[in-house]
Amino acid sequence: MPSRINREARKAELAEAAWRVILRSGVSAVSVRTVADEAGLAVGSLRHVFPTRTELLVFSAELMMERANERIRNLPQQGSAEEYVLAVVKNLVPFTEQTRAEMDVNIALVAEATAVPELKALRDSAHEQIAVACIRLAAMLREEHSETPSEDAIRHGRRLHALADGLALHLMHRAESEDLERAVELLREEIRSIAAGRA
Amino acid sequence: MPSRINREARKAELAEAAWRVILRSGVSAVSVRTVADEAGLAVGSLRHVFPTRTELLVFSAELMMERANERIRNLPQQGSAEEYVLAVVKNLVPFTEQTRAEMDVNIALVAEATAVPELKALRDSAHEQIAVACIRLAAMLREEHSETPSEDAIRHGRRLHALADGLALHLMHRAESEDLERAVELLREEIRSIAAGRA
DNA sequence: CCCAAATTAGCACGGTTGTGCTAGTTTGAT
DNA sequence: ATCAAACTAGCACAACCGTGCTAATTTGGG
Repeated sequence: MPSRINREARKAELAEAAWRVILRSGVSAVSVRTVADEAGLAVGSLRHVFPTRTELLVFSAELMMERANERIRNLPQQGSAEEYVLAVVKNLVPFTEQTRAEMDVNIALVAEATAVPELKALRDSAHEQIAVACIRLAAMLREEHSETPSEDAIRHGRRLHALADGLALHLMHRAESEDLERAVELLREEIRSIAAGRA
Repeated sequence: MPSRINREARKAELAEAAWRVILRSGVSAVSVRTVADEAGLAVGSLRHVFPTRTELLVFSAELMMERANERIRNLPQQGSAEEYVLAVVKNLVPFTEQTRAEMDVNIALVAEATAVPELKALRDSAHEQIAVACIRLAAMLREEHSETPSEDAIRHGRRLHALADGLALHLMHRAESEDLERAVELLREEIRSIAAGRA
């Protein structure tokens, strides 16, 4: 039984084509036909892998989150805690062309969740993941070594998360180099202030 | 020359129908037909007022921003500066069913901006308006009376803005009463800390 | 070599879309 | 009463959509 193509690679290829379509024309332009075209494949081939538009969208969202997750997990842990936390948070905010595109696609998929309910669970779990990650980072800055973060770490983690998300939104509007610098400075301050309050 | 209908009222009526469609089925479900249907009008009537789908979407977005603007402008200025600022910021975050729906529609329209470029200018100007408002609020807390806000007020205004936007996003995911309390407490703290640093 | 499975290709259906367009219907000022 | 403007209603077109379905083509294990 032949398996000429690598199914996972093919799925990724199609998801990336879907991202490009979203970036160029918005999520409403995502259809089995436009994406197949963008990927240079026949509609039949796409539908052999993603029988419905919904499955295509869901996988596109999953892969995006997975990629971001992996990128952050692969961050070198060397340096001070403050440096590491800043490096992580920088990956949650559109500082590069890469993360900026990611954010753009994310907004589109979140908005589409009203029309495609299957996306809701995904967006919620992604948000939750980031939330607990931020709390873990806050606990790290506080030099807590307990398994469960303190109430204080939770509060600061949530705040850091809100600040990062807010800045992310702002940078989608204007992202001149001075805006980027201001944003990173704000994050640095926040991180410093969390670390400064450690017990 | 008869003017049987109040044109502005009709436009508002249709925009509200569009909001309902967005909330129920997402922005991709907004079409001249679905919205006319939702408003209980014939397609021809809608198109007499909004010849194209784009014009309908743009006006729907404009009216939403205008309404929010007016709601905030009508806030009583009595009480301490801190109370007033909190009241204003509370209107930027989905604390009520009203503002929650507003936020939902807003996200949809922002996402649609990729497909309908006419929406981009709108979203940018709305964002800018809120940005300067936040800076003005920060200056108020600092008891600055100069026309142009200090560098300090700008910094704190931006921070307040980012925090509010981030919290707004979070409350779209989970908004139990405890989440609301936590969010308002965070804002209160931020406002207090801005006021505490005044010259 | 050969066959069955994997893959590609594409037709067809009913439905929806935006928009150009025309034709009625109402209405208030004259 | 009349007439032009404002409004309502709806047809028609070409383009798109998702998806069920069949048929051709490729391919590797036997």
